[in-house]
Amino acid sequence: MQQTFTKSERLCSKKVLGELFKKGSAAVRTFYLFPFRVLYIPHTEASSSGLPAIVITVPKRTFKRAVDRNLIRRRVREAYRLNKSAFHSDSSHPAYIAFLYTAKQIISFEEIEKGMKLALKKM
RNA sequence: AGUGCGGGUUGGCUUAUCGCGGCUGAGCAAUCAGAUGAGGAAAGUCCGGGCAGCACAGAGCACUCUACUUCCUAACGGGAAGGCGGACGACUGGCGACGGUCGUUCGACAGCCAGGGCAACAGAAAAUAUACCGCCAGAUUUUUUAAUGGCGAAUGAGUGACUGAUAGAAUGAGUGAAUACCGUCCGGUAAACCUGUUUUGGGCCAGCUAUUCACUCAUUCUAUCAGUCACUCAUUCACUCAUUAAGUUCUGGUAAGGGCGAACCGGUGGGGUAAGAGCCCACCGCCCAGUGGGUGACCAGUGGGGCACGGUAACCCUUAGAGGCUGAAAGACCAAAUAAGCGUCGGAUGUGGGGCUGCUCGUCCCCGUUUUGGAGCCAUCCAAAUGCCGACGCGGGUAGGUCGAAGGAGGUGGUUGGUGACGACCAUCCUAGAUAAAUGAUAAGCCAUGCUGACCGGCAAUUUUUGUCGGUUGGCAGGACAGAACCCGGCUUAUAGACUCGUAUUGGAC
RNA sequence: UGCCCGAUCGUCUAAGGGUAGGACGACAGAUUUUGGUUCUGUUUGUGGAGGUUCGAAUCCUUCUCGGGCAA
Repeated sequence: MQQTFTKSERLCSKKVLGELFKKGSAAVRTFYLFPFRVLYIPHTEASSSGLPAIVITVPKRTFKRAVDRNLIRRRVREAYRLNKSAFHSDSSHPAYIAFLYTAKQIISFEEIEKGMKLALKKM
C-alpha cells in the first residue's frame, strides 16, 4: 500500500467538522488513549468509499507557539501516514476521524507512533 | 589573554529512505518524472503606504494624531545630516556667579509676557504675595537685670585694731639695808676665819658670794577706763539719680541671613546703608530692538531696559501640519440551488427628499411632485390603483470554484551624484504561494562548541609529579529566537554559537 | 487573519496626579457554659520594565497575561 497522504484524506468540510464536534451526536464514537482523544464517525453507505478523512488538532491553550503546534501536528500526521495500512486489511474502518492532542508537553515521535498504533487497532 | 555588559554582522553543512504543497512535462486517467519550497525577525500588530469597495459640490466646528531645523522617501510617528540642551569623563579660563575645548551618551526638543486650571504636606508666605525668627531706627520702662559714674547723714549695739592713763603680776637691771656664828629671846663676842706686814699689827671695814626686804627704772602680759579708726547689725531721715548694654512692649524700615519646601519673586563680586535692598556699578543670566553670517534650526556681536516675565502643555489649550470610512473574511467573476415569493398589519403619497462619516448651515447643487377616472382652460381638488418603506409570521437554501495573489516602491553586481539617509544609469536574475492551511519523519556522517580519556611537544615549579598552553586522536553530549497567510517600507520585542566594535574589570609580561 | 477592551488585598469593587478606601474573607480579643450571631482591632494589594512630573494606581511608551467582536 502507498504511504501517501493526499488531499482527499484531509477533512476540510465545515459541515462534517461541525457534526463531528457537536456534543451529544449519536453517530460520533469517542475514546481516550494517551496522548490522544479520538473522535470518529463510522463508515456508512452514503459516504464515499476509500480511506478515511482525518483532522488533527493541537490546542492553542497549551502550546502558545505556532512552531510547537506545527511540530506536533506534523509528527502525528507522519505517525498516521506510516501506520494507516492497518485499515486496508478490513473494510470496516471509520469515515471521519479527529485526533485531539491532549498531552501537556511535546513528546517524541516514537511515543506518538506507539499511541497511534494502539488507537488504530482499537478503532 | 580571560570574563561581564552594550551595539553591529551572520544565523551550520551533506547524504539516503518514506512523505507533503503548488509549478512544469508526459499520460484519457490512475500515475510517473523533474526542478523547487520560511525569516531576520515570518513574531508583536505600534505606525505608514499600495490595492479594493462604499461615499463624495463646498465651508466651518468637533474628534484623533504629529511637533527643533533642513533633507530623504510612495508615505510615515521611520531614517540621515545639522542645531540646541542635559548627563558623565578629561583638560582648561575666571576672585566668583559662570564658562571654553575634546570624547562618550541621551533628549515626545513648538508655545505657559493668548487665556483658563493645578500645586498635597510642611512653611510666615505657593504667585502682581508676605514678614515667623533675625537685622536696624525710634519710643516705652508701670515692671526686670548688669556695668560705670554720682551719692549720704544721725543714733544705738556688737566686734576688732591702735593710742593714752591706772592697777596688778612676772622677768631683768640698779641702789640701799639686813642676815651668815652662838643663843629660847634680849643680848654678847671676834676665838675660829681672811689678808698683809713681820712677829707685832689690821679687819670683820671695803670687796666677793648667797638669801631676804625696800625703793627706782625698763620690758612683757592681764584687767579697767577714755579716745580714734574700721567692719557688721538695727532704727530714723534723704536720694530713690544719670549713662550704657541686655530684656519687655509698641511703631516703622528691611528682605542680606536662618528656617519650610520639589519649587518662593534673578545670581556673583564690589560699593553703599541705621540695617538692608538692582539702591548703584561690573560681570553672568533674562527681555527688547538693530547689524552680520547661515536655506533653516541657530550662531556671532552692538545698543538699550533694569529684574519682571517662577513651575506644569506625556493638564485643558494655542499655533502649524495631517487624517473621508471600511479592510483581502475588501472586492470581482463563474457554477449550482433557492428566491426576487405568500399572508397580515401599519406609515407616507407632499411648500417634499437627498448632498458620506458625529453635528450645523443655506444665498449652492441634484432628484422628484406617478398612472387612471371625474370636476376643471391651467393651477388645483376628489376617488382608486400601482409602486415605496417598515414590522411580524410562513416557506426555501448556501458556506463551492477562479481571480484578487506572488514581476515587485524586487534581488545581485558595476558606474556615478550626494557629507549622509538616498537617488540616477547599465547589466543580470526570477527566488514559497498554502486556503483547516505544505516545508515533515527516520537513519547516517561532517562541522562549530562543551565534558572526559590517551599520546606528543613547549613553558613554570620539580626526583617521580603537578599546573597551563598547543596539536593529534577516542567516547559522550550537541545548534538559539522562532513558522509565511494580500503585498511592501519602518519601528518594537526575542535570539545559542561564531566574528567584530566599544566599554568595565581581573590576571600575566615588558 | 483583522479589530477592540481590560489587569487594584485571598474574592468582589471604589479612588479628580497629592496618606490606595469599602464589603466579604482570614487572624486575634470581648460577649457566651460552648458554638453561632454581635462588637472591637489587626493583616494583606495597584501585572513587569522604562519615561514625563516635585510627586504616578492614574499620563505616555513597551512587554506579559486575560477577555471580547467579526464567519
